[in-house]
Amino acid sequence: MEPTQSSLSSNLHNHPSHSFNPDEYQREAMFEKPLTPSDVGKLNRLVIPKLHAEKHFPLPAGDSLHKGLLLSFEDETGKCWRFRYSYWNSSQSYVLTKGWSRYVKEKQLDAGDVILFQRHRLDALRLFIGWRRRGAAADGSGGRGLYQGQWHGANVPYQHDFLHAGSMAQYEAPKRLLRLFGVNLECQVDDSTEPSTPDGSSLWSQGPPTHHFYSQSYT
Amino acid sequence: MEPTQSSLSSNLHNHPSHSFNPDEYQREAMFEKPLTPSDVGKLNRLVIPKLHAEKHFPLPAGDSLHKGLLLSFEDETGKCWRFRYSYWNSSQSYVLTKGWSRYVKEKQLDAGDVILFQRHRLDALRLFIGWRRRGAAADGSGGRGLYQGQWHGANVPYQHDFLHAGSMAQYEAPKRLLRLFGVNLECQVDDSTEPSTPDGSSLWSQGPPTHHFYSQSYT
DNA sequence: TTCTATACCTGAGAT
DNA sequence: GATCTCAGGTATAGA
Repeated sequence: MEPTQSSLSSNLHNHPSHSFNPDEYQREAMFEKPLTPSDVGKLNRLVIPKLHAEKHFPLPAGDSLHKGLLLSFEDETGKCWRFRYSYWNSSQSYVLTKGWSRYVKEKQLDAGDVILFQRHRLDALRLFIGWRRRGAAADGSGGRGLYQGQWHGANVPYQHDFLHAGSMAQYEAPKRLLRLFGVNLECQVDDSTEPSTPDGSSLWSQGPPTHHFYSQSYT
Repeated sequence: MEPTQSSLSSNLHNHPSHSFNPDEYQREAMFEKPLTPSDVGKLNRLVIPKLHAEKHFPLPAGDSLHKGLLLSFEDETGKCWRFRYSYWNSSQSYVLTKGWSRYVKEKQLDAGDVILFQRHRLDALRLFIGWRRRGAAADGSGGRGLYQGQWHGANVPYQHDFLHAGSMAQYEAPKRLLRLFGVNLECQVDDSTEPSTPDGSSLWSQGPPTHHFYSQSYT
């Protein structure tokens, strides 16, 4: 349940990101949200605005709706963050719960800071999470050379794509995935492909083989 | 989940209650409580003193203890108020939670005002809720002619009994109810009886048919 | 025991 | 005005 980090991505951590160009890295923004005090406080949850949630993270019908899903996101260092994603009937809202508080703590996020969610253009099950300080430029074009002026995780070091041989987020078998996050995925998803590092070790899988990043059953 | 009100009971609202005689109307008081600032404040809950709670609203053993119950009470206008009733382990106290704040707001209750709970003598699953302003006479015998000197909901207009064809509070099937609120109920409870208005419409049911007022499963 | 997670709930504001 | 959203809560179990 702890975030994973490979030795390679540890090295990447030392490379600050300066030039933001999502197209260059084959990503597209899904949405961003300025964090509320509640999002970074003791409630340990992030409310995802309904319109964004239903567009980008549609929950399967049935009991998965009650139990929620696990979503995994890569951050600016290559670290994988797994969050429980679910719907709260009582408040009719979509939330990230388990795991979220650890992310807030590590990034030292405060109210007003902005969180960004992206996905890979060609591999829609690869999700990315990034953040910037409140008041920082959103497009990264400012070139002020300030830490606060940039996204973290909205761009990644160039080596990063080598980390992934396949999809890092997928439904569990035996269901056949057709559409996810508003994208048709027939030609992108290959259930037999196992994500791995160049050295042959599995970078992302920590649990049993059936435990994928977009797991339909949450336990 | 909103309080329900029939057109008939709306009419009854225009009849101020002047003469209090619980025997005449086949009711008996269970208990009353002067409201604390917390009872009418932002905590949105009413603490029911333990002795009264365990005598009059005993919680069934098992998971109902954790999930709580729905209790329904008729007020002085015939309106039905549903409250969630449960036990808080943390404070070892019995509370009415969901729905309570709406009642406080509608009656404009303040700290020091007194709340009264009654039940029907012959139909112990019919519960009533009433209130009076702080310092007002409790027995209604003062005859001061003052609004503040009287109970509201401790007596009801004489037409009121026509509203009820059956019990308005009961356990869900398939359980057989034997004892509730300290009263033996074999001869009073009929699971097949659905509360209804004289016009034949269901006055109390808003949800699916299985949704009774004293529902053992809270969802 | 403290912290986290889950699943409730409500009021205020927007639509 | 009624409905919907969601920020900010609570209760409670489990790690």
